Amino acid sequence: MARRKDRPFGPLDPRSQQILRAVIEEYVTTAEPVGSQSLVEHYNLGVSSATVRNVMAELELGGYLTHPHTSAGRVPTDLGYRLYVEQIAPQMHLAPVERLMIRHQFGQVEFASEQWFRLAAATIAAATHAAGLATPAKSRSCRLRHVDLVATATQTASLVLVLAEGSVKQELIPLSEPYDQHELDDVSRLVNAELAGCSARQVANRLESLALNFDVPPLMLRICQRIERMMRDFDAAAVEDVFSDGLLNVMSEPEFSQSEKLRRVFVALQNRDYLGSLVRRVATSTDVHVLIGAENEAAEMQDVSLVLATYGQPGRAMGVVGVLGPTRMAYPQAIGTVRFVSGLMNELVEQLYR
Amino acid sequence: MARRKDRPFGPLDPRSQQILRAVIEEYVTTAEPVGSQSLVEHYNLGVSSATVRNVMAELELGGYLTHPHTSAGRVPTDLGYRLYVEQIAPQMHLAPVERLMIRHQFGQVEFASEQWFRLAAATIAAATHAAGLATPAKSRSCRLRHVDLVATATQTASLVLVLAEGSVKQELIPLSEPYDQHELDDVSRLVNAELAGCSARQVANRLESLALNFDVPPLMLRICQRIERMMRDFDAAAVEDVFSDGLLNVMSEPEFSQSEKLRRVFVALQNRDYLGSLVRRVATSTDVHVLIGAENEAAEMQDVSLVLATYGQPGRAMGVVGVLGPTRMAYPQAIGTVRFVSGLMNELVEQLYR
DNA sequence: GTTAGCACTCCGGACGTGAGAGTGCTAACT
DNA sequence: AGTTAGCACTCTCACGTCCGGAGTGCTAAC
Repeated sequence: MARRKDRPFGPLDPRSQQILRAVIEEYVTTAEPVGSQSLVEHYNLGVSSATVRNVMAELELGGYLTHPHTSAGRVPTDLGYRLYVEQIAPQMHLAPVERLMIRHQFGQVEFASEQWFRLAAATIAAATHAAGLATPAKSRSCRLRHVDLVATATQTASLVLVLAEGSVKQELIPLSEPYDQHELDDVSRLVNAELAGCSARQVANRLESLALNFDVPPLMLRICQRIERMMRDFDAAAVEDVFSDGLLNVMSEPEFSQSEKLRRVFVALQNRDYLGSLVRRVATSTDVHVLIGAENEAAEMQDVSLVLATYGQPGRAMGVVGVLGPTRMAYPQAIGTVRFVSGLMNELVEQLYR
Repeated sequence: MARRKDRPFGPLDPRSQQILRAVIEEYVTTAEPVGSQSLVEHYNLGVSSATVRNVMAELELGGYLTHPHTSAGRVPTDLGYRLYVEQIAPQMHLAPVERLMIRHQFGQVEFASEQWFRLAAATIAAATHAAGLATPAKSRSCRLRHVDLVATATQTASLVLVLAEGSVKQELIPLSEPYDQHELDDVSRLVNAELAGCSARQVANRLESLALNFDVPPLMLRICQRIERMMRDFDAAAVEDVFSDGLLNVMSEPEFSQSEKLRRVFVALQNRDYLGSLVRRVATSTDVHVLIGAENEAAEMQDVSLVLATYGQPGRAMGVVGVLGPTRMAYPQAIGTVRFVSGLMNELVEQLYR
C-alpha cells in the first residue's frame, strides 16, 4: 500500500509489470479470465497466490485489469494492453525460418506487383492467425505515364492508362463512328504527346486550351476528357483497394462466436472512407502503429485491435499493411510480423523506383 | 391413403402441392418449423388442421418434409425445395420498379467494365438479401490484342497486355540494362507486329521460330516469353476472379448464428478450383441453375443453396452470376433476380462485341 | 512486506417442473 | 371415401432451484 501511495501514478514496479504481463499472456492463450492460482502455477513468479491477488487488486485500481464479476479471474483492459505493448512486451523478432519463408513467398511473385498486396495480407494472416490487411501503394496524386487506345469492337475502344507507379486503369469508350486500329494509334500518339507526365490537374489545364483549339479532332478531345475524369477519380479515392485475408481466423475466436459484433467489423471494413481515415492516421507515424479496442474511433471497431504500418515513400506511393484481430491478441507476434512485412514491401517499392 | 396407394411415386395432387408450398413459404420467412395450426391460420387452405396434418404426414413419407422431433412442426427437405423450385413456385418476375433501378445502376458505370461484376454481385445481394456472386466474362482461350511496354524506373518496365475481351494484364519486367521509352516503343511495335491476334498457343509457336532467329533482339525475346507465360497462366485459370457481396447477409441468418458452418462455406468460396468446377457445371445449362443443399458435391456447401446462371457467348467470353444463401431461401425471388441480371450482363457483353 | 487461512460471492451446470406447441390416432360426421 | 373434432401423448423450452467450484478480499500471523 505504502508503495502505491508513494507514487500513485508513477510507472509500475517490476513485479507488477511481470504479473500484468503474465495475466495478459495467459489470457491471450486461454481466452478465460485469469485467476491468481493458475498464475502462480504456470509462471515462476516466486510469490504466493495471495500476493498475486494483492498486486492484481492494485493493477485493477490503476485501470489495467478488470473483473467480469466478483468471483471471477482478471481480464486485461485496453489500457493494460496498451502498457503491455509499449513497455512490457518482449521485443518480437520473427524467427529466421519464418523470415526466410516469407521472403521466399514474395520472391515467387516478384514481378506481378498486383499480387504483392494479396500476398502481404495472406502472409500476415498466416503468421498471426488473425486477419491480414494490405492496401496497394498509392500516391497522393497520380501522373500519367502512357495512354493506349485499342479497338475491341467496331464502335467500342478500350482506353488503357498506365500511371506512373506502374498501375493500370482501363475503361471502355463508345465511338460515334467506326475507327480502325491505325486511326486509334494516331490518336493515342497525339494524346501521349500532349499529356504524358501530367498530373490530373495538369491534364485539366491542357484540356482547357485544347477545347479552344478547333484543329483538335473531337475524338481526341473526348479521350482527353475521359482521361481527366479517370485520373481525378483515382486521386479522389483515399484508398484504392483493401485486400484482406484470414477474416475467418478472427471469426473462429471465441469472443466472436456470437457473430453480430464481427459482422459490424466486416461492414466497417467495406467502408472505404473509414479505411481512408485510418490510413491517413497511420501515415504520420513512422513505426508500427497499434490501435487497441476503444482507441478506434469507430464504434464498430471497439472490440478489435489493429496493428498497422505504412510502407513506401512519403512523397510518392504509400500503402498500409496490418493485422486485425481481437483485442485479446498476440501483440508481439503481430507487431513483429507487420514490421517485417512492411519492411519487405518497402524494399519492393524502392526496387521499383530505384 | 388410397390415393397414395394408387400412385405412390406419381406427381403430387394439387392440394399436397399447395400445402408443400405453404410450408416452404412460411418456413422461408419465419425460419421456424411450421405447424398445421399456423398454416391454416395464415393461408386459405379451406381445410382443417387435421387434414393438413394428414397431408403433411404423406409429404413426409414422400421425403419432402421432415420433423426435427416428434412434437415439432415440419421443415422442408432438399427434395421438398427441389420440387418447389421445379413445379410449384410461382413464376418470379422482378417488379418493373426493381428492374428499372438495376438497369439504372448499371447505366451509371456503363463503361467501367471491371465494375460490372462488383455491381452485379452487389445488386443481387441487395435484391435477394443473400450473398451475390459474379465472375468476369472469360473466354476459354484468350487472344492478344495489343502490347504496351512502359519504362517505370531506370531498369524496370511495365508490360501491359490488352486481351481481346478488353481485359488488361500487367506485370513488371526487370531490364538487364537501361532503356529509354523510345527504345521500348520500338520493341513493343515489333512485338505487336509479331503477336497481335495470337492465342497463347500461337504465341508459343511464334516463340519457337523467334528463338532460332539471331536477328531478334534479346529483350524482345524475353518480352515474348513473358507474354507467353502470362497468357498461358490466364488460360489455365478456370475462374479468373469471383466477386462476392453481401456474405454478411447470410451471416445474419439464424441458421448460421453458430458461425462454424458458414466459416466452412467461406473457405470453400476462396477455393478457385471449386468455383471453377461449379462454373463448368453450370456452363452446360442454358437457364438458371439451382443447387440445393446436399446437391452440392462439396461437403462444406451442403447447408447452403446456390442459384447460378451464365452469361456471355458460349464460344467466346463467358461468366457466371448467382446467389448464395441458406437452403431456406426465397427461391422465386432469387431465380428472378439472377435471370434478370444475367440477361443484363448478356446485353452488355453483346454490346461490347457487336 | 508476505503468506496462510477463511468466509463470502457469484457463475454455471444439473435437475425438476409446467406450459405450450404440435403430433398421431380414433371415432364421428358428411 | 374423405374430412374433421377431440384427445392423449410427446417433446422442447423457459424458469426456478440448488449446489459445487473457482476466485476473491480480508485478517491475522509470520
